[in-house]
Amino acid sequence: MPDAVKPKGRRRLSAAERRERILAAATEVFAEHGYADASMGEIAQRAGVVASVIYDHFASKRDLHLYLLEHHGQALIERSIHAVTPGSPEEMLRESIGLFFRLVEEDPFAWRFLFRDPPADPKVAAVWRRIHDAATAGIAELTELATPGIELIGGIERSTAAVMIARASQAATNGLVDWWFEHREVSRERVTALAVAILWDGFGRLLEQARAELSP
Amino acid sequence: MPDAVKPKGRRRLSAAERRERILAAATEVFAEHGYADASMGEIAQRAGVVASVIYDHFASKRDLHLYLLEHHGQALIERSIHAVTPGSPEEMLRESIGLFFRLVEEDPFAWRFLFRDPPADPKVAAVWRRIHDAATAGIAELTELATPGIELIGGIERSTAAVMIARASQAATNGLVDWWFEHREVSRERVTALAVAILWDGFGRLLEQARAELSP
DNA sequence: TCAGTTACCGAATGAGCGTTCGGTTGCAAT
DNA sequence: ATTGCAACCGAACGCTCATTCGGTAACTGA
Repeated sequence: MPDAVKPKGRRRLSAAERRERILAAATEVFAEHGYADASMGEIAQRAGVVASVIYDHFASKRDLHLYLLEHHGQALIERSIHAVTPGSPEEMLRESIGLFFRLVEEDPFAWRFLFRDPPADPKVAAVWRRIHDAATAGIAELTELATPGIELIGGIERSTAAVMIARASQAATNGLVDWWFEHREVSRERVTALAVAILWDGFGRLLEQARAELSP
Repeated sequence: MPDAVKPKGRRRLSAAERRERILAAATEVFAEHGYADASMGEIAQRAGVVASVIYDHFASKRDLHLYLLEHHGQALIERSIHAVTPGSPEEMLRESIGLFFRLVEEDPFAWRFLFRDPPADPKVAAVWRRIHDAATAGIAELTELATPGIELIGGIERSTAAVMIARASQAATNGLVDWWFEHREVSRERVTALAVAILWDGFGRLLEQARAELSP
């Protein structure tokens, strides 16, 4: 026994702080590998402990994931949808997209965690769906708020069209975020601006404007 | 031994036909559960056979998935991007979206299979990325084809903007497909039309048109 | 009818992982 | 210093699942 190997740099943490580290680590690992491929071992490792310690704080992998879904889901909805101040449709769109990109830049793992494919586990999938439906409903509400008195949008009944538009904008924005994370050399402002341009102006006006800038 | 239990309705299939059934079953199961949660047992069951039979046709789960990625990926790119006939930007957008929705309706499992999160396995992920990059590049090419002589789109260099627009359209369309599969009571034509409207006109014009239809 | 091929099966193997449990030791209060 | 609490560890269990392998019987051609 060549000397006790105690000089482990690791000291003990309070339960609360360890819990926070586990949550942060779990967000990362779930975000990177998805629910099924995320292992408690890797989560524990990134949190600086052994796997069994996680069970001092959460009942199961599922419970851990469920907590994070609620936590990050609420935060996202509050801060990028409910936080939008009523105004003209264009202003609301711009503000909401702006808030969203800021959030995503601040906590990329939370974003990736939330917008992965729904986990196979039925209970987790149910909560996942509830969160996503709430987000879609929030955006749809903004859309309806921006279209007073109107009954048909693109030939489709207003509330239905609002949900479809919400889904499409959400997806388009997430697609751009995805691209952005592979091209961080582009500033958030530029990506945000293009996202708003695509959604508000569409390709039609985008092309018109681009052509207009050709002839001095 | 109470009589031989031979009256199994199942007869033997040729290797080729069994292989096809395995491919179809695998597409379904991968589409529904994702790579990690898909089990060879369930694939085999849906193909009418036990798991070990799959290994008479494919070397591994990974190989099976890789084959399907190439197969469905190629088909999708050929039939919804390369098949677009050159024309005005709006015409090309309309045709491409139309082709895509038709494909998706024809083989929903192939669509879901392709557009799931990238599997964790590095080799599978690499092929996944290659396929998706090819699709994005194809759409970006169409976009560039539609913007001759233009150097800046929305303040961003043309080729970069083309890729971003490609990603955004892809994502938005897939988001709508997702919604459509939960609301099949809406006809393909209507969803397609709204998809084109959102992408081409943007919310701005969509609102203008909706408002215009209010006052007779 | 007989023999060879091969589609198909079932049991066994081994690895990975979530989860449990009993013990150990850092830490704080006395 | 001493004691009690609880943060932490490590071994072990059980389960799922991909993959292997040897055998069985359905089909085919002679």
